[in-house]
Amino acid sequence: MSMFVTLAIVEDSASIRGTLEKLIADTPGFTCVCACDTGAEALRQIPKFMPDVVIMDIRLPDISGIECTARLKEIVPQTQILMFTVHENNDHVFRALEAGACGYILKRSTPAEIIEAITDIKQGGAPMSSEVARKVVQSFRKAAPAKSPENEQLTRREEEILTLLSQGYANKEIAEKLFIHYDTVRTHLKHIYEKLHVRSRTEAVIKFLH
Amino acid sequence: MSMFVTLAIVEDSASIRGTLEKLIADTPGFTCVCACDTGAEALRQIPKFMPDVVIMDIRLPDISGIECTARLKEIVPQTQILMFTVHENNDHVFRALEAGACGYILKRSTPAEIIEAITDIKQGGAPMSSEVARKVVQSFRKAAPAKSPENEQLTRREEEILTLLSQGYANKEIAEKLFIHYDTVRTHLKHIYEKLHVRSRTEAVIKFLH
DNA sequence: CCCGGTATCCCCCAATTGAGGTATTGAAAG
DNA sequence: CTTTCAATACCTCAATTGGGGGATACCGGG
Repeated sequence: MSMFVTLAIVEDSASIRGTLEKLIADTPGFTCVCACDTGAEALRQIPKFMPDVVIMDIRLPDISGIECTARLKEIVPQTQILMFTVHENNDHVFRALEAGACGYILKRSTPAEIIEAITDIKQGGAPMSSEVARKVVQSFRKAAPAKSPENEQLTRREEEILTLLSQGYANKEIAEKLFIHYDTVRTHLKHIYEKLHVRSRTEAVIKFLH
Repeated sequence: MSMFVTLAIVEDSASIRGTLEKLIADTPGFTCVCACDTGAEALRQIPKFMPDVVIMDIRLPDISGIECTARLKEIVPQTQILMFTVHENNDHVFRALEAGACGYILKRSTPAEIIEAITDIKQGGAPMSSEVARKVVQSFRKAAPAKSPENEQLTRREEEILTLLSQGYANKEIAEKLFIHYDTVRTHLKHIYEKLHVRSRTEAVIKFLH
C-alpha cells in the first residue's frame, strides 16, 4: 500500500531534528516540508505548508509543545499532530492530547516504530500507550452522562418538583411554592435522583431539559 | 508474569457463553465467577460478585449492553467492562465507551486475542481499534475549543467551565479535568454568576442551555 | 512604566445540598 | 384486612456550594 505524507518537525535539538529529517527522507512517500526549532517559528511556518502530520517535541525553548499544539489546531485543524517525548504516561502527554494532538511517540522509539506511528496517524489512528488510552477513555466517559432510555416513572409530585428544579428554584423556594416542608422537598429529590440515576440537581436538570 | 483475574460474562447466546466460559476456565489465573444471559440478571448478580472484568455483549434481549454498562459502572465502578461485539467501529462501540466500558473485543477474535484484551484491561489499558481510539481522543479534545453563543462577555476560560458545568460536573471534577485548583474553579464560577446574573449553578446551566 | 484584564491560588464562613436513616398518614391494590 | 406506594415530616452527618476577602503572575495597550 502506497501512501504520500507531508510532514513538519518541531524540535529544538538540531541533532534529533536531523535524525528525523533523514528518517523521513529515507522513507518512500514521506516528505519533510518544514523543520522548526521553536514554537514561535512553528506557528509562523506550519500554516504556510499545511503538512499532513507534525512531529512536535513536547519541550520547546519558548512556548510548550502543548501550547503550540493548541494554537496550531485552531489555525490548521486538519493537520494531525504527533507528540514527541522522552517520558511516557505523564500529565504532559495527557494534556497534549487534550490540546488536540492525536497521539505520541517516545524519543527512544526505533525508526520503524516512528514510521509506524506516523502511518497510524495518517490512517486515522491515535498511537499511544495503553495506560494513556485508558486515561483518555475514562476522561471521555465522564464527559458523557447522556442516557435516558428508560427513566423510571416519576410520580406526579416528583415531576412537579423536577419542573421547579429546572426553573432554577432552591429547595426552600420549592417548599414555599408547594406549601410543604423543606425536608419533604429533599425527600422527593432523593427519589428523583435515584430514579434518574443522577447525583446532583444540576445533572437532574440537564437530563430533564434533554 | 502471573495474574489472577475474576470475570463475569453477560451474553445471551448460550453457545457463545459456553465457549467463553471454557476459554476462561482453561486460562491459568482466570476465573469466571458469574455468567448472565440478560441485562437485568447482570445488574442483580454482578454487584454481588464484583468481578475484576465483565465481558458484556453489546446486544442483549432486555436492555442494551450499553445501558447495562452505564448502570453497572454506577454500582461497581471499579469493575472494568469489556464490550463484546460483532461490528467494529460503529456508534454502538463508541457509545459503550461513553457509558463507561474501557475497551472492546470483536466476536470473531481468536482466543489468544480475547485473553490479550482481558490482560490489557486488567493492566490498565483500553483495548480498541485505532479508528475508535482516534474518535475518543477527538471527542476528548473538544473540551478546549471555546465556541458558544455570546452570552455576556465571558472569557474563554469561563465559557469552558460553563460548558463543563452544563455537562453535570462538580467543581472538583472540573478542576481535575482542567488541571487547575479547586479554588480557581470557584473563582471562575463567581465571575460567571456575576456576569450571567444568577445565584446558583443550576440557574447558570439553565441559562446556558437556553 | 503603570494599568486593566485574565488566570491562578489561598483564606474564611455560612448556607445549601446529598445521603443515610426513621416514621406517619391515606389511598390504592391485592 | 394486609400490603404497597405516595406523600409527608424529621434527624444527623458529610460534602458541596456560594460569597466575601486577598494575593500573585503574566500579558497587552497606552
